[in-house]
Amino acid sequence: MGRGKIEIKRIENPTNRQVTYSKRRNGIFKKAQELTVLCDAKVSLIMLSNTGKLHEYISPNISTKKIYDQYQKTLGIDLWSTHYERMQEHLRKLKEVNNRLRREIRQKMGEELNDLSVHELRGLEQKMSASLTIIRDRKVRNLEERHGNLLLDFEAKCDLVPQYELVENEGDYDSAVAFANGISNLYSFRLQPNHPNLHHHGGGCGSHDLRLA
Amino acid sequence: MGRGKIEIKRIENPTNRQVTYSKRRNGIFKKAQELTVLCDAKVSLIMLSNTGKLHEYISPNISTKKIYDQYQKTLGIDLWSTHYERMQEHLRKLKEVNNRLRREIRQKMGEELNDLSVHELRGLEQKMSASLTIIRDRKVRNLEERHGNLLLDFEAKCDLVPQYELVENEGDYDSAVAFANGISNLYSFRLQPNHPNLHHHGGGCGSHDLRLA
DNA sequence: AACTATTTATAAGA
DNA sequence: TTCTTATAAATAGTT
Repeated sequence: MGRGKIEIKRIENPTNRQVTYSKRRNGIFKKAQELTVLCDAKVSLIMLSNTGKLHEYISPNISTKKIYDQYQKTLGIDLWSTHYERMQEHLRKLKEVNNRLRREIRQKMGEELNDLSVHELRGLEQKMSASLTIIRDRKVRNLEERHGNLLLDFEAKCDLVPQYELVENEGDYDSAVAFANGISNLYSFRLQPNHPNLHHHGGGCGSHDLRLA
Repeated sequence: MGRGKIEIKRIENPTNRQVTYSKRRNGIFKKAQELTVLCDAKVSLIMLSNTGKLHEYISPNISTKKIYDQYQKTLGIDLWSTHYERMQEHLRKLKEVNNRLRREIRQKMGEELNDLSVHELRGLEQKMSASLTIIRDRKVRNLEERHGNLLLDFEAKCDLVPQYELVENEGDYDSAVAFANGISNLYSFRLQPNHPNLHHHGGGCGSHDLRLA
């Protein structure tokens, strides 16, 4: 349809090609729009020129995504399945791992022990016992350290004006080293400044709660 | 282009509409194919008739997915971002939960205690101690039950021909109730048939390993 | 981008 | 549906 008939093969002249592309593209757009109106159809038309430019026609009242959703549904395929399924699988595995971890924790907390064999119970008990020892040791060490720091603090800042005294019941004052013996739970004493509010009026010795156990 | 000019508006007669749809659809397909060849372009054309039928044209050497990938890239959008990002977020949260659970377990196993305060350590210790008690109780109960069952087994099957005797060291035979005292670790004895291989030749009393602790 | 001769698409009818 | 054909529409080559 033109001054002369043309063969349907690639137009080698780039200018000609570009001009023809432009003319025919508009022709197809018009046809697509007419089809949409005349026949109440939905059309998605995407064109990429060989120069990389993109042109699109999409019928009114529908989106490209909707057309594609319908496309995938009708053809029973999922163009993104590879990517999507990999994510799904990853999610599933993580949930599974999470459930295992939660169960492990519950067992460590003494719940859900019904389906453990005596052998497994024995293993769990031993591990828990060992852990408890470590945790107790650590607690003692932390207390020891904290107590030691506090002593240094007091010695440094209150050297000239000793203001502390022992308070409360029968607890003997003792060096921090004593805590290393792991009998921290037996102690219950506080080391405190003479005046409870001392730190409010500029004293160098803050109030530290040293209660143990 | 036909016997008469037509107005571009919805064709109300369904048959006419269907016929026109079919004719024009082929026309657009032909145009799309010609554009592809003449101008070296890539075309994706999807049409949904109002009766729900789907027809597609896609240029050779390209896929619908590729066209769409290009489409999204060119337009700088991601048609699936909402869905995708929701999955990403879900994954991220699961990983986070996972890490928290792992950390909790490590702490229960006495690792990674560095950043716990004395207060937290004390809480952990108490929980662990309580759990350990529960686990020990459970172990004892299980052993008790197992032992009880075994006794019933023996009593029922070997009533007329008592074949068992105590073996090994100083362990006193005692009723299963003794285990309830929680001193299971002190026991170490076996209750066993007279002949080690008895169960191989049809005896009613199988060999059961009753070692404790 | 416009023009126009010509080809192509298609509306209506069979 | 498909074919036919008169006619509308698209467009190749030109300006």
